[in-house]
Amino acid sequence: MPETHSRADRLSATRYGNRPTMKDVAARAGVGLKTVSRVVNGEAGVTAETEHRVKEAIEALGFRRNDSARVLRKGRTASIGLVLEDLADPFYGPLSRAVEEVARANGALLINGSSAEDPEREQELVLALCARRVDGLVVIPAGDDHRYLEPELKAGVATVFVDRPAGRIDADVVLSDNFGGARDGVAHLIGHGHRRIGFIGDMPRIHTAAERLRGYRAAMEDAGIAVEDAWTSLGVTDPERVRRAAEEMLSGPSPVTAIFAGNNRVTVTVVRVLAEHTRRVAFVGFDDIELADLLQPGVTVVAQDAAALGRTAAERLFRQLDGTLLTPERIELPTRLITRGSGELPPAD
Amino acid sequence: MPETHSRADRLSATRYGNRPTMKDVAARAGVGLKTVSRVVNGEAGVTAETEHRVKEAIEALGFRRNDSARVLRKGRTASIGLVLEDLADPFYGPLSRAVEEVARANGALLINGSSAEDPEREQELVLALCARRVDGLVVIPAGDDHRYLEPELKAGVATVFVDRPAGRIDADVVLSDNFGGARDGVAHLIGHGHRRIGFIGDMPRIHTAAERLRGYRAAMEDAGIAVEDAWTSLGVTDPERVRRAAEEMLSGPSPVTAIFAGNNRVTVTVVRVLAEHTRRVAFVGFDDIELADLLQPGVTVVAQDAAALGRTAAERLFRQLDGTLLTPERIELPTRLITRGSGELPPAD
DNA sequence: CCTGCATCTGACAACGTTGTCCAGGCTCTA
DNA sequence: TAGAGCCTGGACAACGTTGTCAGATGCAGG
Repeated sequence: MPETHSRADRLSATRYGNRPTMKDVAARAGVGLKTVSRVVNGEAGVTAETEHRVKEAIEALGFRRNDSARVLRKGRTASIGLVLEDLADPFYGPLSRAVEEVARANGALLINGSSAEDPEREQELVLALCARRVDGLVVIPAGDDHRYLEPELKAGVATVFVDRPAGRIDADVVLSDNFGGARDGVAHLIGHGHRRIGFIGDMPRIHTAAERLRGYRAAMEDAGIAVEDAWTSLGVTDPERVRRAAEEMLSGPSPVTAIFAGNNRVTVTVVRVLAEHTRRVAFVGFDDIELADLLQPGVTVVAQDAAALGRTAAERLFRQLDGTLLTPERIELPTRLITRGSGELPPAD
Repeated sequence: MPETHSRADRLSATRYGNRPTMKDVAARAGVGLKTVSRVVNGEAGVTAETEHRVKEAIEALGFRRNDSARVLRKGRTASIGLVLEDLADPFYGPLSRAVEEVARANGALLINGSSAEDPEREQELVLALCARRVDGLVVIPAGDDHRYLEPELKAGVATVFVDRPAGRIDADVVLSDNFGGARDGVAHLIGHGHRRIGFIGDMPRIHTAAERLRGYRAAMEDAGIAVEDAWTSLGVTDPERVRRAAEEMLSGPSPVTAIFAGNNRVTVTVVRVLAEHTRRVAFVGFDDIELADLLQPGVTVVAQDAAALGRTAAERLFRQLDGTLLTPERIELPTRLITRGSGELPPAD
């Protein structure tokens, strides 16, 4: 009899069965359930002697409090959710880490997920986090309609959007000055004598991409330059297509003498393309990239502070939870132009 | 009376109070509690008509199932924990993302935390994750004693260590071939005529650092070269000290003609230092870095596949949870030498 | 010896969900 | 039409913890 289901038994027993509970600890220590709870939570009103016995029992059994039950009882989970586009993107690493540090300082854990730029997946993730009753959410949105969050907001889930604004709901937002940064970057090129300037960026349905494009157009207009259609390429980030887009701009009837790249992924590819050309083409990219200073020429960029975005957002989140922060705001962090050479090249026609 | 605690009331009511439960939904739909549960979980045995009524009520109230309660009842959380060193390190981004993808494919969420290379913080994080009853743990250990995990293992928490082995317990481990990779990299330099080769790496208490050092020594010994003390610098990763270490090796009584770097952070700084020198010093680094191919000369590296590490580890984790995997194993993934120029420079005395 | 007080302890309900089990109503067949 | 069998729905306990409250104990003072 025992050997027939020994395998299954062992498995299920091993996996779920024998996790000791406070009841077990109490039995072993010969005290009441609540006394164990008191010891575990460091509450007052337990004799040193009793406390010692309980602690021994805890140690002996390898007891760990079950936070699920605790959460159910107390209502707070001490965890926050972070939904971003892709953890593997070097831009999001520091942002995520900054959020984590603030969470840690507030005694919370971080649950995160990547939306892969898919609005449905974003919603799915956010709702899964809400089902787990995270206390708050930091969201880098992929979609542009967040009305599905209304019940959550009403129920008091703190929420801050980062990098891109929320769609169709009223919520805290922390952004970089994408418009101003791009405008300054392009103006910088214009200042060095360029008039035919190309722009390669992501789909304009992405807020940051749209803002940067707007910045590009504004700078051109300020300088009285009419932008030709062939100079802008939108919705393009994968290396192959960026490469093609860049080559076309450089070889068309009125070839560009400078290129502005809309994000770090585009930058990397464009830099690669330009390195293959003998003609010197000026370049400025949005987002800083590692080793940019060591390339020949150094890569001039409009840098945003990813860690500051994350930190600011997370701090606002916890201020919402404090009750210190009541009305949603939109915060815009400045960008910084870092000149390293590529953006200061003169036009070479 | 109402106005006296209006503020506090609003806050607490807003924050915890009014989250609808299945009971509320049941009341509104005029059905029993369990029927709502059935609808929410897509169980059979509910008329289309009843189901419709329940769904309407859910919609109207903005009900979301409380997973804490669910977990308490069912025993599984459908979430796994990932503890790594620093999310902001470009090496861990892809690893983390790979773990997340596997988790997603298995219907689980990912909770992660950074240990900042601090053993205590690692333990604190791991135990917090266990208290939340994650189903499994992927750990990139900072410490070298993991006996504190024994009760968890016994209780059936699936566990896989990545990048570095577990200390003093028997657990699954997924590693890169740090020893072989370093040995090959250094042998590559020797093959190009170098004999005085420097090594700059992290503290040898970190397993990967120790293994890479061992690989360096093995390659030197294989070639019959006696390593001078001044050629190795250990426990050094911050830019300032790496810089000093490199300068010293290059200017000592028997200056090195080549440098091997023990990880990506060291690589970045050494590349920077070498760029400032006119003398051509050969270089190979452990870990690939972005844009390495665009530098002059291109940076030769020993690359490990971070995503593969994460994927392999996570897959093993879920196989443990299946019950498919019963005995702990140690898996070693190969590294790849990528030649780009810097490692093929001849010695310049 | 009793009362009053302070200190410590434990019984019990509740959190929101799911599993078990049973009741009631229906259809189908003999 | 009675009985068997199926389908639908609901009552209830349980998961492991914490908050409430009342009981037990010890001690000092009358």
